[in-house]
Amino acid sequence: MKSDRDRSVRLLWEPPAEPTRGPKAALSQSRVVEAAIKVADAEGVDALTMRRVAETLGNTAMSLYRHVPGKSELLDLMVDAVWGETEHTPKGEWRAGLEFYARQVWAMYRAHPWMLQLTTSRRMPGPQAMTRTDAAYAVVSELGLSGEEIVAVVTTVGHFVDGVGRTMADRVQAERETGVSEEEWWNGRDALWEHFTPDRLPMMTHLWNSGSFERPLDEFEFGLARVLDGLAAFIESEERPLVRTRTCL
Amino acid sequence: MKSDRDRSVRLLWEPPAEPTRGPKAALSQSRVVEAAIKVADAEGVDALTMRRVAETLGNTAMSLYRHVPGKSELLDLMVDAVWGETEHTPKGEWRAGLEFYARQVWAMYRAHPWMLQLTTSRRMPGPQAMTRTDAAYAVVSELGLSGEEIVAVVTTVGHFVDGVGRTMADRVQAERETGVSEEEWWNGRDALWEHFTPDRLPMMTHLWNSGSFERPLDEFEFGLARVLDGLAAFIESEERPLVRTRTCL
DNA sequence: GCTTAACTGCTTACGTCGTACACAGGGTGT
DNA sequence: ACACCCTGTGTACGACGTAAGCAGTTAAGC
Repeated sequence: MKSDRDRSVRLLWEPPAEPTRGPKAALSQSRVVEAAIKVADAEGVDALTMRRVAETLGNTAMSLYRHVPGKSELLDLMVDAVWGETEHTPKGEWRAGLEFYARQVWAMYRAHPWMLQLTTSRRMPGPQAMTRTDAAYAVVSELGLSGEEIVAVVTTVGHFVDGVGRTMADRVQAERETGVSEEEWWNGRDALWEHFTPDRLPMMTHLWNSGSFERPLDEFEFGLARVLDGLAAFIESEERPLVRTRTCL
Repeated sequence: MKSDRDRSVRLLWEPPAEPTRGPKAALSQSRVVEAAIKVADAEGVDALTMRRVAETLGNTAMSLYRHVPGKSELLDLMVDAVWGETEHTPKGEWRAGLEFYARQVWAMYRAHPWMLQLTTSRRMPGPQAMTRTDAAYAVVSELGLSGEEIVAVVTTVGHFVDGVGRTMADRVQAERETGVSEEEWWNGRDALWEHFTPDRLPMMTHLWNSGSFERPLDEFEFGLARVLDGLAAFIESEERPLVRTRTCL
């Protein structure tokens, strides 16, 4: 149990050492992870099987187990590898910084919608995700917030982006699964329409009829602006619920 | 394909009609859904198999298929049934209303952490979720916002709560999977600690050493207050990016 | 009443998944 | 040369979702 957990930590934080003896490996941990990411991107999370990943590499399923302990660990490695593609938040003004961070994460989720669909076996981010978070903490570290507040501020942004991302991922998945695009689906709403009666769903039917669902505001842009406004109010307020303390390095 | 989608809609929106002939069913759709929810609550999303659900009902796996088309549809029904447990947002002042809505959803996710872990086959909420959303829309409908803005405001709150919920669900899952509680895990951090070096993770190590991670602010409470503050700024601002129009019924 | 059609739940079976295990061949150390 | 460790493969097992077909049970139509 505990050794399992430790092994999992080592897997993420310590690069695999190359062996001196034995035949040169055609595969490698990073090649496996890379291939798995490609499969998930192209065919969705349901198609992400050990056999499928191995197939794209021209190997058998079991060959993967020489480079990766198991599927759930492979998922952990995939997630952290994708985090590695994002840029660190540069130092600077806090709002611009948090916005940069949010956009990076959002872009990551859009490029790899499966990120939020798979439940990783981790309790803690890997090194790539960690350094990104660290940089985000840094950008709000000079504001006189307490350590707890720094964490809370960044976490709030993270939660919002996770929420939007999750919704988007589900949409992408439904689209792939059914082969019906978002628009096509809403057009073939015959079976559904009769249930949208003003007495059961007054606001829904009203908003529907007024076309508010057809040209919605950008969920990410709108929400992010509001979240940052709310954080600004907190940061700039004279008397915060908790003590101000200098926590920057 | 399309008939599949229509069948899925009917499944959620039209209550199953009781047949006149044949033996009285010991099972029923709602009993199956109920049992499945209990299994997911008690044993987690991984234990949610057709055989396990049937077992708790004293039946065989295949008997479930008389009452539910398949597993993914069962998941849809479970999700909507849980939404049915929450209370509708009462009419009233917008901020209190949105806060009530957020707390309801948050309580729902805490009671059923699996809700955000399973990818449902829907592209659209079921009737229970719909009526809850409708009530939430209603509470911001008298503020002179446009229809698009009403949707965006409520969606923003929803995304935030989804984000926090998702994080919590992953924690619960990791706890169950490993049998190690959050505290126990952080205490046995030996294998991890050596990687927290000030040069790689300056803020992390600082926050860690200052104990900011040990007594974090409540992620939900803190974030919700900020999000609502941000929405308040938007709602109360004189000149919003988009037109004000009366959209209430 | 009897027949018939509808409906229930069960048994069996198939294909797919993750992966344990044993193995054959290649390459480095001694 | 040997021993050792490494590589990828083949086979196999148990668990999953679920298709198909089979009794047994009940109400509707004659």
